[in-house]
Amino acid sequence: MELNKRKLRILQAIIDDYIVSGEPVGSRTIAKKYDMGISSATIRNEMADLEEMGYLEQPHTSAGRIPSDKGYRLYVDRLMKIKKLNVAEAKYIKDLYAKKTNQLEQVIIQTSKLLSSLTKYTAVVIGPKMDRVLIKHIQIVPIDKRCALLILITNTGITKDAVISVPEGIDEDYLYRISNMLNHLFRDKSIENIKLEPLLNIQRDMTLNREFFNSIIDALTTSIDVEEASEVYLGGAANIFNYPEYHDIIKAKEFFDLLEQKEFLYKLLVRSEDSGVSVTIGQENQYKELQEYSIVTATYSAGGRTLGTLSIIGPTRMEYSKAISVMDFMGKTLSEYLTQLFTEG
Amino acid sequence: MELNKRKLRILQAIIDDYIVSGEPVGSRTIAKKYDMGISSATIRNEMADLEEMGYLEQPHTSAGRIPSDKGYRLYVDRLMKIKKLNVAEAKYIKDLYAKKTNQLEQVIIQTSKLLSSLTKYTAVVIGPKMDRVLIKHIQIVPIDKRCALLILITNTGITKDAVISVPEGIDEDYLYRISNMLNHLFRDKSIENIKLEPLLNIQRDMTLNREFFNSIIDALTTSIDVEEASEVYLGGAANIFNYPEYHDIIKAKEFFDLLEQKEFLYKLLVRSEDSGVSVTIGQENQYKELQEYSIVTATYSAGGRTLGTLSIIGPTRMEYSKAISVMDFMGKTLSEYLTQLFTEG
DNA sequence: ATTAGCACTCGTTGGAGGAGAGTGCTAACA
DNA sequence: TGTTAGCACTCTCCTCCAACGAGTGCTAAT
Repeated sequence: MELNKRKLRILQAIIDDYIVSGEPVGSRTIAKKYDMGISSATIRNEMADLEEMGYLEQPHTSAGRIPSDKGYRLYVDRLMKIKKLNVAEAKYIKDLYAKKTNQLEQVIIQTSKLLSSLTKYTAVVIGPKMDRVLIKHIQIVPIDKRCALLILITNTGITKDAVISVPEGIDEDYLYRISNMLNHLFRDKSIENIKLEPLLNIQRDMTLNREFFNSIIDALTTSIDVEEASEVYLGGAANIFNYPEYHDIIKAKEFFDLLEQKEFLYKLLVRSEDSGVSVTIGQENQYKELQEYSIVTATYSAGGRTLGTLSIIGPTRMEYSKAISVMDFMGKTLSEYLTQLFTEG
Repeated sequence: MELNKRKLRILQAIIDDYIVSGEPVGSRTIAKKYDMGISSATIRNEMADLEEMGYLEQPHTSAGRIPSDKGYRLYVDRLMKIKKLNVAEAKYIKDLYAKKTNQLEQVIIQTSKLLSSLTKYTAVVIGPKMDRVLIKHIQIVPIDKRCALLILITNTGITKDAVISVPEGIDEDYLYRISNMLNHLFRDKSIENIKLEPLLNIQRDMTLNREFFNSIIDALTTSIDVEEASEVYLGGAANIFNYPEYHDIIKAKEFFDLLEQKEFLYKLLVRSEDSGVSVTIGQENQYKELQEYSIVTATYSAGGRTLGTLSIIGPTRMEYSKAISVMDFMGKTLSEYLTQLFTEG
């Protein structure tokens, strides 16, 4: 069967309507609201065809049609009109990045908040991530007689810290000497280097306690690896309640259980390869838990290097056009901001 | 009217029952399940008295009674039997703090997770807070030509960071000299000192760009003030769905909207004065939004100094005895752990 | 003072019936 | 041959109502 122009137009009307209403769309609605110049009976025939082709579904015999995931995909790829941001929305975003906050984490938090309030979906922002990132500074700071803090700073402005214990008989000066040595070794090197051999040599050279040195290296490596979950920022989780399909308490609980699995979200959404906006619709998602949701993801970067991602999660009945344009604009604006922040300061 | 022993015993039985069932409790239930040795009619009379005294409420004429906030208060203060943690629960907690993670933030996150999974309520943990805390180290780390990171480390092991811009013509050595000077000035001083006068004097002495120096001080002060929201850690938000009273979608939404207001939670739950466990029941809370919830809070400390709080939020129909004992144990164990971490390392 | 008994109240449950929305099919039409 | 009007049919949803049951308060007896 052929997917002619009229079929496409009807499909578009149905999806446009369903995205707003959330109610199955009937032939009469289309005929009246979207004046196609054809009768509801004709539309009925076309709808039957579209269903047969897999673009529409029917919840039950006497209901209207709702789009299938395949239908949404066609809609996103070919049918929808990209809705440009209105002036007010663009201004909100510009304003957010206009004030030079110098707290990077705050910027990320604010981004997730704004994203969720503009789209009315739930935002998930992955903070700037560490691999292929350069070490700028390592510092051991004595806190107490037997306790010190190890700080690691990267060129993306991320700090990682870890508490380490200091064996008896090691004084502050000694710690500063170690700091200097570590800096000398690793400055401007990539993170992976820490795990490499050269250390073993130094260890031999050092006059100090082997155990203490190991604990420092341990702290360094774990502070790089572990903290995935804390790089996940949520915004507007409660937005899901705006959509009647989640008024069912079981669905709502599933959603929130999902959001609490930060490591899962992290793995799902760190995705550095392709830049630009990508859309995953329902069953296109490889994870079963997410096959009732759609996800729109954009990347952000600084100076051309991708740092992290912005995402929103919502029902498959998502306002894709709005969502995509917000994500696109937000990703670009954030990238500009960060690029400027890290070059001009 | 007198609150005699029998009344107390009946009240206790009603609350015990209601906490588990969530259903209004009738006189017959009490007579049968809690063999009091008196008939349901007698209990009915006593219940009428208890209602008159304000300890019970009746949702409607032909339903059983439910406890009022005043009833819960009496229950918490005088009636309930403190339920000791069972071996498995205590072990979970001990185990969490047994492994020496040196990532302080991870410990806090894990604490909130464990707290929520043990109590089945929503946990809110306030991270170690900064006032009356000493500065241990300030460092300016160049990231790029025109950009540097300002790091502030305190004796509680907290780091705060801020991105600052570097004016043209200032090199790395210069930044390190400023770091040294700031360290010299503020090391082992309290945070408030940063805002004080002496700075103005230094500023005059310095040969450098006044604007740049101001921006450093700005960054320092804002990094102390702002980040309240990011010190709030949530665990088990979805737990609220376990309780039928929140199966109403409107209530659920209210709850999640509440949890997203991190600043509000922070203000509510930072509370350094009293140590030990405190309980706020329903309308006892000064904030209207929280008058349908109960909150159990414990403090945690290191070396005798209170650092932050652990809380759980749940329905007023809360398993207070369990909640209180978990909070108590958790707060103490966390405090021991931190004390050890910061003294022995 | 306690209790058995009873009338009464009120929320819940379940089924019947009707309204309404929408479909698919058929037959007529251009 | 494509389009449309008309109609029977299906299915959900709402409302109404009756029966049920849990629980109460009161009264009278113990």
